Amino acid sequence: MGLVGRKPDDGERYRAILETAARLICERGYEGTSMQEIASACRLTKAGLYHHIQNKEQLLFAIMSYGMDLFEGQVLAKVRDIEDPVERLRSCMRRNIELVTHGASKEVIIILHEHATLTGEAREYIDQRKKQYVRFIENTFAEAVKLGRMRPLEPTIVAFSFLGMVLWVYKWFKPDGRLSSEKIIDGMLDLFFGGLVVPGAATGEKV
Amino acid sequence: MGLVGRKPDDGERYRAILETAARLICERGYEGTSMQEIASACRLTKAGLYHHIQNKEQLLFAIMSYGMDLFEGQVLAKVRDIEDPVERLRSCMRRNIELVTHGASKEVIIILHEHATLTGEAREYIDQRKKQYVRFIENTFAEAVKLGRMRPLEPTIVAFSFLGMVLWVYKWFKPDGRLSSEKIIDGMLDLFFGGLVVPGAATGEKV
DNA sequence: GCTGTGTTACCGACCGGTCGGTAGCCTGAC
DNA sequence: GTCAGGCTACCGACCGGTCGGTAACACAGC
Repeated sequence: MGLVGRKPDDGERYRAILETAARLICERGYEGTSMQEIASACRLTKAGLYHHIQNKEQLLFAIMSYGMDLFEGQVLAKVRDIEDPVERLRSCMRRNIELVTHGASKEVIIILHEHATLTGEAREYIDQRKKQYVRFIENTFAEAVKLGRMRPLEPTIVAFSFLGMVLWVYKWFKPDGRLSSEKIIDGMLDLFFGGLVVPGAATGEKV
Repeated sequence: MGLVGRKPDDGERYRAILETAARLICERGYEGTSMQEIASACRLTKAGLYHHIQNKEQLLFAIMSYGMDLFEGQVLAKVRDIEDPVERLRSCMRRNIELVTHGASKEVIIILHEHATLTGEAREYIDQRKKQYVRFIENTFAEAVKLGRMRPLEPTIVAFSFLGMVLWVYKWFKPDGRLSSEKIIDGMLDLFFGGLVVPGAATGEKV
């Protein structure tokens, strides 16, 4: 393993397996994907695959952990230091939608879809990392409220509404569809931060 | 089979099987639930179960169709005739959240979660019924825009944002948690129809 | 009121195939 | 000569699904 033409071993081979497995599991679901299929897709036999991983559930856990790393790197880390809380939330929404639509990260989709598949400690670990993100949104929102920039609504409900809008996208988005990633970002930013109801029009009032 | 103590046969037995199967599939996922488990839960052998159904996928299809009936009966039918479009959307949101939180209908949760499990014609049929609901929301929103009650945003994005907020709830709601169904309904209505950002505060403006 | 016929609901046994996972051997690079 | 990385061969359990058979009951004919 020299300086230049180093082997694709170590972590690289392992990560390639994770990515291949993630692609399959994202397409067919965790229970719907067999180890045989994953091994074949990795150009390995099943026993060969088991040389690199412990078992199926640990493989899913590794994929999800990698997905959380990816997510935190591409969303959380990039927006965490934005000073203005409203702008922080806007940037957060933009990057989050990008991550879900640009099909680069199957791992993140798996985290979203297989929300109740893991068990025991692995489940608790992933759930806790998710919860940190929810807290981050809640806190940023609270900050904006304190500055008088947003109405004092229930923080958790605001956070989950934000996330629902943004993450539900994985269920209906089509890369070649009429609505591009950019249009969705612009539309949702406008809706969430610009409001829906016309300011002047009170309920039932005629125009 | 007298007038009173009639047999629980006919459609009743079949619907009981659907409900039992729905409960299991909702808990463990479609691929994660075996026909043996479903049969046992129905107090049947596997062969006995297959007397009532054709195969596993058709069982899922029947559950989803029943779920769509249930949904259309408890949401669409109840709000369709409300004259005011804004009030129609508000009532729609309320009833939709109720349906997802009041754990009565596992079938609806299955429709939400197993969005890519069915194949072929069955998939197309369910997808079309879903699409009708999206169109209903789009149209109601467009009606509100025409009346000058709402801002003219992209209708599809508004519809999917609405649905995302509301339906994502199935992934995080806990019946015994801090946030009751009522609180979620009130909070989301306030957020979606009341707006998030304080009307007076322009971007970056100090208070 | 008994009997023959048909039907419904269900069972035990079993099908070929696949599941996740493992034991043990080989091979090439350090 | 060790050892990671891979293979062949195989395990027991379980998968979705089907087979022939049967208990229970409805109903018509006589």
